[in-house]
Amino acid sequence: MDGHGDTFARERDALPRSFFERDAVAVARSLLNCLLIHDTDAGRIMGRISETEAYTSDDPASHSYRGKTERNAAMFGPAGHAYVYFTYGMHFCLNVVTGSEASGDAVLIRSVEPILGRELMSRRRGLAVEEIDRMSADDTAKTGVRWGRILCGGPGKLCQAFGITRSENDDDMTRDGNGRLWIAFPAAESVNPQAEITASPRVGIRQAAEIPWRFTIVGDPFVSRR
DNA sequence: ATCTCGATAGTCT
DNA sequence: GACTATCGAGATC
Repeated sequence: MDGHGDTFARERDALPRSFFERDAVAVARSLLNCLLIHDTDAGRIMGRISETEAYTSDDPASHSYRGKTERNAAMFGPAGHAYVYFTYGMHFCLNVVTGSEASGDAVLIRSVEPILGRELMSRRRGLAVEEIDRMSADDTAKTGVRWGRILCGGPGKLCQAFGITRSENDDDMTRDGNGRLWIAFPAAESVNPQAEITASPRVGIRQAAEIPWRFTIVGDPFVSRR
């Protein structure tokens, strides 16, 4: 799809730590269209980041608001590390730590557009591969979007599709790390430089519900909700 | 399209 | 003991 291949190499293409050593809102905005990649034993899984949210330690909605605990320790570590948490008794959610060390800031990755590894994703999501094949054979754009959202349209769904669990918590996702979970800049030709970014209230929170720190690209259908 | 609700377990008061 | 940065099913309009 649109100019992406599977030729990205972590040692060459992973985002440098400096990308994440900025304020959470700036990182949340610039992560849009970047590629989230998980190199698993079964193969590469890749998606285009389409929805993010910023959380900071002076923000009542943030896990880091009340200081460092065992659960949120990764948020107070180096930028570019993963903060994976478990919630509602069944879902994992992936954040990338941002800002200076110990700032307690991070960006939640809420949705991606599936780019590579759709079969792996569907298997992990417990969906029938034949169903995927049937739907993609009948290739209306709508169908692709619908399936994309079923696979990866939400923070819990994308972690399940990507096989991200507690074991990825605190992994270094930057070029300096050697883990299998990382983020790359998109191929230039696959990005519309004119595209506008929308800020809206974050999903599923009660504290600070009015702060517009959820970011999406105008017209991008691969979001968890409208 | 929009809603309400139940599942399910870790985290913090 | 209450709450949760969610999801999917089922009801209702």
